[in-house]
Amino acid sequence: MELPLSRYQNISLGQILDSSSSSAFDSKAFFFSGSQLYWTNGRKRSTSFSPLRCSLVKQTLRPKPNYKPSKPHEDTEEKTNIKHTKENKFSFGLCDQIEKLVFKRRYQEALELFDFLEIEDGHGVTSSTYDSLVNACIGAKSIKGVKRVTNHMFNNGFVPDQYMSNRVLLMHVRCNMLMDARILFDEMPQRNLVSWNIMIAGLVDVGDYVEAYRLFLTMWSEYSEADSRTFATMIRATAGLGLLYPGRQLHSCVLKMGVSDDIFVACALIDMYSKCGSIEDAQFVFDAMPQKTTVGWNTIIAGYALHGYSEEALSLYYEMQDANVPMDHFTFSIVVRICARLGSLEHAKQAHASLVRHGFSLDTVANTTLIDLYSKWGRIEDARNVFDRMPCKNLISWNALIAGYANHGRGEDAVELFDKMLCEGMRPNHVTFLAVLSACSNLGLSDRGWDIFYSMDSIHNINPRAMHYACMIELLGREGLLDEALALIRNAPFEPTMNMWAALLTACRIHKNLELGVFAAEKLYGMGPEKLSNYIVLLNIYNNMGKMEEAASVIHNLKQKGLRLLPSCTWIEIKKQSHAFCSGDKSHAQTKEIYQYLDGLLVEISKHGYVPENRYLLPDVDEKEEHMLLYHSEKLAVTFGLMNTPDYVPLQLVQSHRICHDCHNALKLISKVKDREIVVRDASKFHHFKNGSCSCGDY
DNA sequence: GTAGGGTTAG
Repeated sequence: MELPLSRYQNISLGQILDSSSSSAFDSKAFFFSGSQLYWTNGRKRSTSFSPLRCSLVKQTLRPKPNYKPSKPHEDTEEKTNIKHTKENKFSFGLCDQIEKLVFKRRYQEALELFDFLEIEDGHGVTSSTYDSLVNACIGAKSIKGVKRVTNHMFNNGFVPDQYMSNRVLLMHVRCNMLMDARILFDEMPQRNLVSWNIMIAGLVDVGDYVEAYRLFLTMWSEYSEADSRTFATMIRATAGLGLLYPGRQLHSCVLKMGVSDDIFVACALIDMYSKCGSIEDAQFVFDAMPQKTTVGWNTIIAGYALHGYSEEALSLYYEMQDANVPMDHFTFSIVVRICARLGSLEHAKQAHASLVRHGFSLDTVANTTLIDLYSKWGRIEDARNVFDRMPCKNLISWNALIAGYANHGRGEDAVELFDKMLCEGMRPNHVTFLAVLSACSNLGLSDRGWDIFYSMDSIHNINPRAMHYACMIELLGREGLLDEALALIRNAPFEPTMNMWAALLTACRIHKNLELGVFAAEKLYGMGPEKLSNYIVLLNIYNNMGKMEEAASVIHNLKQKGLRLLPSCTWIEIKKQSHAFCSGDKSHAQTKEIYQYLDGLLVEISKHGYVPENRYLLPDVDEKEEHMLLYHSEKLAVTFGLMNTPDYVPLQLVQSHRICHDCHNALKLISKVKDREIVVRDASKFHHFKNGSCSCGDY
């Protein structure tokens, strides 16, 4: 499987840095942080980092109202003296309490107590209390707290040493105040390796990998400083960029510096190699780990899973168990996801049970994966149960269930859940809208769809993307509003995408508008001349219209480019035994019975109005294979994103129902399949079938 | 002398 970022593999870091004009530091976005006044020990400021930016900082620095001291001092000599004596005692007690609360991880309470310290004179506050307050802010992720603590230090003339400077920097980074953190960092009178590491890690955390690299290269070239922590962070940045070549360079540096045995570095390397497309290198690093930790195992298992090697990933998980390595919530999240991909309900149930047994039944990520897993199997009530029992739901959890409902014909529930989500104050994102618009589309709720579509920008401040447009086009198309759908494409604030034209094309096929259909198909054909699906769609349309000359020209073009249809694959699990099927392959021992069953199902769905399209698929297709190809043609459409369907299709005949919009009967079919303990899934991403080699039998 | 690093979900 080609990884999405593998196209960058041959690009050097230099090219990335040169070509990137993006910077996290937009001069307009600067705001007052107090840093220039904060570092007061008189050391010369460094100008080696973006002098231009520093001058911008000076130009644009202006105090923000909420950054001012909360209680200005009344500094008459007499009052100060009296208060100082009284409050020192008071402050000491208070400081002590704050430190104790932070030690007990009661961060919010500690910050509340800090209120009293703010009101009074804080000259007696020591580094130790500030250190605790830093932990409180980080623990509570409180931006307000960061500002209060920083101001308190400044107002009370506290001069931080190197240690406290780094702690303050860390506090800003961990509370997602990257702009402030960067200003603090640039203005620091003195930095050490820890300061650099904190700043670089902060940039990596927010995904600004290029800027992290810039900083790292500056550090490396000017100071020749870096340790295992720096490398672990930079390897993570490389993984984020998907750059194998710089990743290898970092690996070399790690070896030369003798920090390759560091567990953090090893785990980061495994992850980096996995994400950059080299699972062999990941395995090599894993094998070389002197001590294989939980994170190490998690990372290599996730790596195999990422590459589609689900069985290998699962056997590694069993190896991990045999090695008595403790498992954590990461392990179970990864394993549940693997089971979802494997399409094995048996494995999934075991993973779910293990998760509960090991005490991770409350974990948000693992539970969200379970929701996704059960939804994809159509076990939507199980998904709902998991969701309802979750003590802490985040946006992804909501999205998973809404999408689950939408993809299984439970549009009403999806829209209802979307409304509930808004009522509970959860802010939707573009994924939420994709799911809920898809639900509206399935239900034929064009008015509600429009309302939701418009609300994206007007209420939720989210610009609809091409996929949202495609959803709306599908919705309008199903209602037969082809002109409206075409107008939406033409009025889109960006170039229409293939998905948008494909949605229109589907609508044209449903409503037999061949002229608009051919227009859409030709657009598609022009947009992706190397995409096989576009040839097929156009070919089908020409054939349906009786335009034989045009059809012949498409076939000619197809042959010239050497494109051909690879066999489609599906496999099913029946009573814990998996069976794979490819187009035209009849080597299975029960081929005859299977075909009889499929024919029976076809007859059954035909009773509900399904009419197979006339297909003149491709040249050189054996007549005997045509029957098989018929079953796979919808799947092909799904694979190429021509229809809005879930990744894993319970039964491809269900797709036929979706084509004629008979969700009710599609669901009836799904439950019928479930009763027989049959699970069918799309095999197109599975490694056994890479390079078109399909085989039945063992698997 | 303190502080900074790695893996998961839609």
